[in-house]
Amino acid sequence: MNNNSVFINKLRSSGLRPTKQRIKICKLLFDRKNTFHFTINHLNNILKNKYVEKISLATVYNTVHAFKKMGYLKEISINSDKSYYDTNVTNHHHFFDENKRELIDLDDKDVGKINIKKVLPGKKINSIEVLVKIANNN
Amino acid sequence: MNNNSVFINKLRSSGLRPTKQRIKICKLLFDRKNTFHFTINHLNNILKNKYVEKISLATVYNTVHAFKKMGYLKEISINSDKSYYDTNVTNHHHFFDENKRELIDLDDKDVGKINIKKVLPGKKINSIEVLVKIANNN
DNA sequence: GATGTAAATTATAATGATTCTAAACTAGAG
DNA sequence: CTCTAGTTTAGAATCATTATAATTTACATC
Ligand SMILES: [Mn+2]
Ligand SMILES: [Mn+2]
Ligand SMILES: [Zn+2]
Ligand SMILES: [Zn+2]
Repeated sequence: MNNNSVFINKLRSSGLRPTKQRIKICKLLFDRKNTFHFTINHLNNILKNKYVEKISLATVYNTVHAFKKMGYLKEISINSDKSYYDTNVTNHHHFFDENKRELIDLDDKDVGKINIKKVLPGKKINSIEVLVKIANNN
Repeated sequence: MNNNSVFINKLRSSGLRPTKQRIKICKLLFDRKNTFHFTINHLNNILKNKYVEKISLATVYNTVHAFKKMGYLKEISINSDKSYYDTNVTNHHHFFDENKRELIDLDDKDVGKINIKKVLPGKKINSIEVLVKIANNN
């Protein structure tokens, strides 16, 4: 159970002022055991339910972008409808449940090492990610 | 070099009327040797340059959706800005060049077999795709 | 603790991709 | 040729996201 000072330090150390909005969002995103995958809309709804004082949607966007820029969040592209964000900022793989429309992390050991044999001159590999789309049986 | 009757048959056989708009788009998309990756905007621009008679943007969307539904096109999700479409409708992997912002097909042999070890009860795997983000060196 | 200033928040407008609507047009069956 | 369902179309609507510009806040300096 993190307390606010952890988040205040985290924000300060990366040049972000610890405002009450950012701290609330930090608590919501990072004060948990498991990876959290969410959309802006999802996050915004949770914030509306959890706190009386509203955080403007623009601030939710701004904050998520700031956290992404600082490497606290990672953006995942599943479809072009909306962006998904991930509190697991490492390079990793996903199941995407097409019925629940939600992401599930895959461990590297669930996928195995991927070795790309093709090389393009002048280009370097930035990331290798596997997306496994799953759906209900039958 | 396909002639129109190939496309007319293709459309007919899947219950789509061969209109002049659909035939033009077929020629543009499928009368080529290599896989074509495109966005709606990209396709629309090519059509505007290639033909004097304009095809309305709504028709371009309608047609691409119809082709996707019929399995002539595949949608690829790279980011949430816009959708990419692919004339290679098989399950396959991609490079995404972050500088040119374009997709490049990877052969299965460039990636190797991917064996997902994790199983979720009640769920089946629909597709497994690898996205390798690349960018200019240095 | 008061003051000044840059950073942040906010409501609202703008943007841009996509989808919807409803009227006009057309393919093709009969 | 006629009729009708399918298609195209311009334009409006929608929705996620970004921009704007005024207000508020954090916090360094006094
Ligand atoms: Mn989609
Ligand atoms: Mn993006
Ligand atoms: Zn994840
Ligand atoms: Zn492809």
